[in-house]
Amino acid sequence: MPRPQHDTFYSDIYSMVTQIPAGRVVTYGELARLAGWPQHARMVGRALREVPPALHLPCHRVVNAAGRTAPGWVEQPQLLRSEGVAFKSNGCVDMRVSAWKPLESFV
DNA sequence: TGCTTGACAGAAG
DNA sequence: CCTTCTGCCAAGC
Repeated sequence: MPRPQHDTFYSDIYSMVTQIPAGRVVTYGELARLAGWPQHARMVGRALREVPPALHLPCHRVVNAAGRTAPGWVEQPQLLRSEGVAFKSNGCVDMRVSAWKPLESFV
């Protein structure tokens, strides 16, 4: 299986996003890894950008590896703050304390 | 068909 | 900390 199947990949990403607890964030690369396609981080970004609003996914809880929020989405930082996500002085999420570690939810 | 783009990641300067 | 570069891949043109 050299290439991801579009629909399956998108579905997996979406379902995982719904499992992100409030006040926590996950990186694009992490989602790609969990989905089984470690090298499709960019595909995750594309998927989240085209999420049907009707799904009401907490996609604001997804940031890049540096904790940087999505460019052009001014509301995202505010949404995260309202959930108690820790931000650093430079405007990036403090991944040390706010990163969601999926394995913890199974323990 | 081939080049450009991007809600990425990681390393380098 | 920020910018630039490379590797990565699918979508748009």
